[in-house]
Amino acid sequence: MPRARKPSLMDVAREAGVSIATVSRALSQPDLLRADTLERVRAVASRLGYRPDRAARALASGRSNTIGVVIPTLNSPIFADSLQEMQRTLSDAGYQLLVASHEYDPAAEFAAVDRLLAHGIDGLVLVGGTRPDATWQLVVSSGVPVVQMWCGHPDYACVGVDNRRAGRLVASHLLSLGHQRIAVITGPLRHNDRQRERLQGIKQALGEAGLALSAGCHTEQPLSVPGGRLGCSILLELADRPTAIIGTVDVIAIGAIVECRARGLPVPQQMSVAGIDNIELSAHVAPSLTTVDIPSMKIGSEAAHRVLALTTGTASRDHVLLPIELVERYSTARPSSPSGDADRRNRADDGRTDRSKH
Amino acid sequence: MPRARKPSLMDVAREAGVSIATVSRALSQPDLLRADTLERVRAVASRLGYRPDRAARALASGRSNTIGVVIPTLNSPIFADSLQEMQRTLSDAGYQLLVASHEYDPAAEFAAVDRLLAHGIDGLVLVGGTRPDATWQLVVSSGVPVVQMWCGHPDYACVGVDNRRAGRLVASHLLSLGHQRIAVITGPLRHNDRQRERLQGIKQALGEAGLALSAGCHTEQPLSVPGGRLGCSILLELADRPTAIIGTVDVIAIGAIVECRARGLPVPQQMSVAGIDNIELSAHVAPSLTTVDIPSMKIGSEAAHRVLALTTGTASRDHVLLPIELVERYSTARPSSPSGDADRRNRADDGRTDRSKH
DNA sequence: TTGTACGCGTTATCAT
DNA sequence: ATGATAACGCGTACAA
Repeated sequence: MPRARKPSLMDVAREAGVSIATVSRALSQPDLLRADTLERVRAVASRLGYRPDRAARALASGRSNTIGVVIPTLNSPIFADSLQEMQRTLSDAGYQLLVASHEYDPAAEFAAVDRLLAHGIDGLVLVGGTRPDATWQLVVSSGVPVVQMWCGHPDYACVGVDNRRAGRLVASHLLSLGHQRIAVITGPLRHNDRQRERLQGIKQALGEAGLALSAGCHTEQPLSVPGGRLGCSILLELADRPTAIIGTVDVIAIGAIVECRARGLPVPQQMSVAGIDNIELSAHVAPSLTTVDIPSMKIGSEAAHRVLALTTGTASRDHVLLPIELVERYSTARPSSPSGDADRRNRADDGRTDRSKH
Repeated sequence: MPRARKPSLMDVAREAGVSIATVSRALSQPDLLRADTLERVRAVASRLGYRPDRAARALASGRSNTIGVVIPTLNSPIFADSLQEMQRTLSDAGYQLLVASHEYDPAAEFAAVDRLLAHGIDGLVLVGGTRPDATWQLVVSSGVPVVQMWCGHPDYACVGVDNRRAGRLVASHLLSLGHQRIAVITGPLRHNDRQRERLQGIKQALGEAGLALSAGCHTEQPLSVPGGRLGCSILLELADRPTAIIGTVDVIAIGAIVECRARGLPVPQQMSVAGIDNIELSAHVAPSLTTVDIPSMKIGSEAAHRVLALTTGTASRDHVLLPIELVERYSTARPSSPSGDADRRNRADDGRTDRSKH
C-alpha cells in the first residue's frame, strides 16, 4: 500500500475540515488559531505524516532556510572545526548548510558562489576578503547578506581574528627569547590574505626590534605537513642558518618539527619552531608546539549567528575580532643555550595538555 | 539603478519576443529549438543576467539538484577527505552538497536525515549501516535513493571497504612479527559499525593464530589523539604488558605513540604501534605509523557517483568494496629485539614518504 | 518549431 | 478566527 504522493496542505485541510490557509497558519503562526482547531489540525497533520515542502515554501516566501558557505578546503583542521560549529548552530536554528570548496582557486570560488546564489540561499559565508571584483559584484547584486570569516574586506561583515597581531605574537615571543635569525614558512600568499597578514605581523615585530626578514629567510610552501618539511629543509640549507622558524599555520610548523627531527636536529635546543592556529594535534606532537590560539570553532558559531542576524532584521556590518593568545609550549627556547636545562623539554607535552583548548 | 527583482523567464521571453516555454526549453532542451531562436534567447538571457530560480525549478520538476550527506563529524581527517571529494564530484555534475553532522548521536542523525529529506534532496549519503529502524523507515518511505559509505547494511547500496579485513591485516602483520601480547584501543563501539568490524577482524586474526584478546587488552576511547594517549596509558599499566598496540583508527594510534614517547618508552623497540586509515599525518609522525590504507577520498568520489547514478536511471544496490592494503612503516618491529638494528628506526619517516598516498 | 495553459505546494493579502 | 485566492517561477503536456 504505497502512498502515491506525499501529503500536502490540501490533504490535511480536507481531512481536518478546514481550509489550507488554516493549516498553513497552524505551522507558521499558531497563535492566530483557536486552540481546538490548532489541536485538530496538528493531529491530522501528524497522522498523515505531513511534511512541508521546502521548495514550495521557498518559492512562495522567497526564503529557503538555507545558508551557503564557501571555504578553501574541507580537509583542513581549522576550517573543519569552524564548519562543524556553523553546522551545529545553523541546524539548531532550523537552517541547512550548503557547502562548497574551491581549493584556493578564485575562479572555482566564483563558480561556487554563483551556484550557491542561484540556489536561493538566505545568507552566505566566505573565508577572507580578497577576491576578484566580479565575485563581490555577484554577491552584492544578489542582495544576499554576507559574512566573512577569519579576516575580511572592511565593507562587509566579518567574524575573525587579528591575523597581523597573531604574527606579531609569535615573532615577539621568539625575539624575547633572544632569537635574532628568525625564518618564516608561509603558505602560498597569493589569494590568501590570512597568510599575508600573518607574515606582515611577523615583519612588523621584527622591524620594531630593528631586524628585517631577509629574502632567503622566507619561503612559500603548500599548507601541509610535507610543505612544512620541504620549507624547513630549504631554510636549513641557508649559509646563515636561522635559530628559529615560524610556520604561519600549525600544520606547516609541525612539518618543520618533523623535518628537524628527521635530520637529528633537536627542537628546541638547536632550533625553535612556532606556529599559528593551535590545532588539536599541536599539543601532542613532540615537542609540543608553541603557537597562537585561534578560536576556529568560535569563529564558526559566531559567523553562523551573524548571518542569521543579517537575514532577519538588519544587523551591522561591523568586524568582530575574537581574542587570540600565545600558547607557550615546548618547541621554543632560548637560542643555542649551552645550559642543560632544556633536555627535559624534548618530549611530548608531559601533562601540560590542560593548556590546550581541546 | 537597482533592479527591483531578479529577471525571470517572463522577462527574457518578452525581451526576446518568444514565449516563456521557449526560453525554458532553451535551457533544458536546447535541441528542440531552431538554432537562431536559441541563439537569440541565450543572448537576451545573458544580457539580462538571467539565473533560473532553483526553488521554482524544484517545485515544478520535483528535483532539487541537491544531494544530502550525513556524517558523524566534520572535523575528522577521513570524513573531511571524502567530503572534499564528494563536493568536487557533485559540483562537477551541477549538484549542490547539503551537509549535516551528528557526532555519533543516533537521535541527531535521525533529525538530520529528517531535515535533509524535508528539504527535497535528490539523494542521500550516509556513513555506516547501523541506525535505528525509524531512521531507515524515514529514508525508505521518502523514496530518495541512498548510498552508504565505509560500510553498510546489505539492503542498501554501499561504497566502502572491508573493515574486518582491515583489522585482520594489522593484526596479522603484528603476529607475523612475532608478537603474542597484542592490545587494542578502539573508538566507542556503540553506534559505530566500522569500529566493531575492525575489532572483529583483529579478534579473528588472533583467533586463527590460537590467541585470544583478553578482556583487559581492549579499551574503548574517544576518537582523538588524547583518547589514544589515555587508552595507551591504561594498557601500559597492565600486569602482563602488551608488546604491541593496535589503534583501530590512526588518530588513536598516533595518540598511543605520543603517550609511549612521553613515558620514555621507545617505539617500536619496546612497543609496536599500528593503526588503520592512513591519514596524511601518519607518514610524518615519529616514528612513522604502520597502518592500513583506506582510500577515503576515493570513497567520497565513488559514493557521489553512485548517488547520482541512482537518481537518474536505476543503478544497483550492490556493495562496492574498494581495495585496502597494509602500509608498513617504522612504528612496528619484532618484539623486544635485543639486536641494535632497530634504533635507526626511531625517527620520522626518513625519505620513505613515497609510500604515502598524499 | 513554438505557444498556451495548467499544476507544483506554499505564503500572503484580502475578505468575511 | 477562518476562508478564498492570487502570486511565486518554472516544467510540460497539449495544441497549433
